[in-house]
Amino acid sequence: MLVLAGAGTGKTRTLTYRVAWLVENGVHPSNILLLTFTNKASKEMMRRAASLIGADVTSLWGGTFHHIGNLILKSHARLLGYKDGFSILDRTDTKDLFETCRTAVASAHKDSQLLPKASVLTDLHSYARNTSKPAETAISERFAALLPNAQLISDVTTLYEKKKRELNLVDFDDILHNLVVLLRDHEDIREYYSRRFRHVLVDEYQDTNMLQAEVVALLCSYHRNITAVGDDAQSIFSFRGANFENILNFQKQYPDARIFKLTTNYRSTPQILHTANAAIAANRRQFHKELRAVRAEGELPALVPLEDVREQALFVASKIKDAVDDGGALDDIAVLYRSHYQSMEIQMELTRLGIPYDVRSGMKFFEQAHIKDILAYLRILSNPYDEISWKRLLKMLPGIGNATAEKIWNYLTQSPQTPPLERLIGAAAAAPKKAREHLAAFAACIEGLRKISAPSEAIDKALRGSYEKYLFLTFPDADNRLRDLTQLSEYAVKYTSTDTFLSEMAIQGAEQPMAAAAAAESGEHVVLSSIHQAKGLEWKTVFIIGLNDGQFPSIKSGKNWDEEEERRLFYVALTRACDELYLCYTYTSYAGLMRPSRFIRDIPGGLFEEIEII
DNA sequence: TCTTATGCCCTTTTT
DNA sequence: GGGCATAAGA
Repeated sequence: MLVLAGAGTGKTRTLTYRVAWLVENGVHPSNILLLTFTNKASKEMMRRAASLIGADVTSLWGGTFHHIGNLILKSHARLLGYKDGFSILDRTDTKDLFETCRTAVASAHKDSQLLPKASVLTDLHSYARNTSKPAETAISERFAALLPNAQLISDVTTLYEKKKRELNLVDFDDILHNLVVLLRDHEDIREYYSRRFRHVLVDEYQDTNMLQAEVVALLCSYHRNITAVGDDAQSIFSFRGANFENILNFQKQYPDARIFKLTTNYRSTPQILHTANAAIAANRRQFHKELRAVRAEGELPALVPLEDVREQALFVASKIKDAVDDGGALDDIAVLYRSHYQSMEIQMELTRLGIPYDVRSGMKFFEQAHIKDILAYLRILSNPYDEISWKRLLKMLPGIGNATAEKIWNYLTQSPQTPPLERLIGAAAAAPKKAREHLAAFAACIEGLRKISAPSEAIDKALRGSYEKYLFLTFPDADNRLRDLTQLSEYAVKYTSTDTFLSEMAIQGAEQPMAAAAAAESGEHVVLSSIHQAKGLEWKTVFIIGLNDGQFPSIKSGKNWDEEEERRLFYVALTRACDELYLCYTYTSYAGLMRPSRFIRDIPGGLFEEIEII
């Protein structure tokens, strides 16, 4: 069945009730599969469902597509041609590997300045794979100006695919892609899993891409019991290949599906809902649905013009302080924005006022340099052909940069008989004099690490054996980073296998650091979040900042961007608020005078109240 | 001349 | 944090 539901109508709740209903009617929890998009949403839904059926969370099968995919693939790695299993590349690793391939292709071509940057190549390749479109189509849809370089770009991606295979690495897209291949081409395996999952439940169906829709179809091919919920007006992940046509085509794919529409909003005051309805009305490509409010009347949303980002931060922080002084709870407040960097000033101001906050955007815990550095030690031990981690480690040594790291890597992999770890001792030959001593010390440390199998111990040893010194020489805030690493080591204690530890770190990398997560659960705090990450959540009071043309909607020249998707994003932001909503924009920025966002200008006056700040 | 180190700019969204 | 230009080093 398909549940088409607007914002705040209880989509996720519907899924958890469905789980409870199924269990009540005799379906065993382990035969139900819950698929979600984010780790956070998955945790929350599993927790709720488990408490409804009075069972332990572990009795349910659920998680993100990538998490479930990885679990299934791990048992069939050989079938897919990965000899000793595989390591997972996270976002930053993927980009690094692309950078390596880009340099290789660039040095072989004279006109290589035509090659786009690694981040663009990564984006492009991922888009092509997630939409199952040929590279040329992907280029013309996303970066039309690059079409003349299609050949060069394809050289890089070919090399990238080849390297991944050789090095036993998979990226996020491979997890989905390999899962489709596994289930499509191996009838026995498909039958096993699709028989096992008698009911498949999917949250946020509007954000599935081609691969994910196919995974769902394959997983429920035996029983054909699928429950999907979604809202086309909240489709905000097209850059990742999400295609809300999937939800429109649901009926075609599952002709016997029943469709339910939920249009009663239980979350927001009528005032907030009217504003949201008006904001999305300008979109042409949508199922028209006007949400009805059932809550009592509230305040009009406030429109707040401010001089600059500094004043904006002062306003938001002081409003939050007032709310707390009046006995309000910090947990009920969120500040939402289009891009990470917009949160900086707010963070500084909140820190100044001593208001605890939790930032849910930007650099993730596991993407920070020191975490990746220390994990690189573990990674070369678990996969000695992990070129990226080798180079990362080597470049930390004084006197070794890109060029020397490349030379040493070549030396390490020169001999097919001797594995890289064995050859490290003799690698000094490939290094300049200045670096030899450091390289020898590093080799000794790695040699010591090889005897250890527990990830926690390995982290401690790498830290003491060599990384700690580097940490204090490199980072002004080494103390904080060292604390992170100690925590990482403590966290790793519950893993006995480095392999499992690493793959879980890569997939759940988007999750909070353990320390912050613990703090977040214990203490009250304001949430600062990108709108993308705020999806599915709600707060009593919401501030949306940086509502200026150019920032929101964000305009990136040269790319084929979609104003309707930006407007859906605005809609998602507005509908996060239950009681109070503040829309902030500034007159100026470092770039000069700014205009208020066209999204605000599109909303008829009278739906909000303009506040004067003196 | 090839490499490494460093200072200064800017910053879309994510599994 | 990342990319890029430029200074310093070998």
